[in-house]
Amino acid sequence: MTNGALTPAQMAERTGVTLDTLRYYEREGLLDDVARATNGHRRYSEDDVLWVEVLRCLRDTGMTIEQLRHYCELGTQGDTTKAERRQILVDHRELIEAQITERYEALRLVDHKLSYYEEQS
Amino acid sequence: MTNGALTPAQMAERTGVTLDTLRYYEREGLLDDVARATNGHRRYSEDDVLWVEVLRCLRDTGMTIEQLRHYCELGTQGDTTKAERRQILVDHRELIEAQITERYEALRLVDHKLSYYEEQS
DNA sequence: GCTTGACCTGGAGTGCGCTCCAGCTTGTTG
DNA sequence: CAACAAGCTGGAGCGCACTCCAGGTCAAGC
Repeated sequence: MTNGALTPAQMAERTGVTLDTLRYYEREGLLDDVARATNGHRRYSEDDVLWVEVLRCLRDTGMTIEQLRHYCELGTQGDTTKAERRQILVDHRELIEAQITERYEALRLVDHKLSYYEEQS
Repeated sequence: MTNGALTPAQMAERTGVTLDTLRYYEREGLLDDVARATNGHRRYSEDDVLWVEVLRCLRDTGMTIEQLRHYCELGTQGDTTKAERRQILVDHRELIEAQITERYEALRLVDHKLSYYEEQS
């Protein structure tokens, strides 16, 4: 804990992701080169925190682990993959927009059903 | 097919839900009293179409099968359950709004990352 | 020096929401 | 009447994203 490095427990606390899930993400290649203390325990950096927050954001909006792994792999392959990584984000952006639209429609439907409950209470 | 009743295949086509999923919903108590032809085959009504669309809308916005089953059960128990059914919708409405907020934040994050890709292309 | 607690690894297990399958009946078609 | 399509049932299987577990290491505290 010399600098800003976090223990696994602190990392879980900071990101809201469980220890098991952090290890799972690492196994799946979503979280590369996590530093280790001399005893072999993980030490997460502030960059790791930011990256896990990105992962969670993309996951929570429907990107699969498989897609995230692909995106991470591209990242390790240097600048030649930039166009593809950018395209992944552009595509995912469209997905999120579609989800927003879908949810506004859902609100309308729920409100419609609610109006039925209100009218006779 | 005397009136507006739909065969299973037509129902699947209309709602975009597969035959297996329609039967699954029925088994789970999400779709009660589906009519039958004399040969035992299901015949879906226009009301069934509307109801499946409601189910899909709630499912797609994160309501679980378990919660949907509970909501359906309440519906079969008459007017005394109205307040609870209404509350379920109110709660789910809040969930949808939270999802919309979450997705706007995701858009901001994706746009931020995209700006990084744009700036040097 | 023993216990405790945090963490390690590899691998198995879980819950959800479907999805598929075997074996059957029924109605239509050439 | 044979062959085929559509649907039936009960139950098994699947993919995903975790989640849990056994058995071990290591450092610190009493």
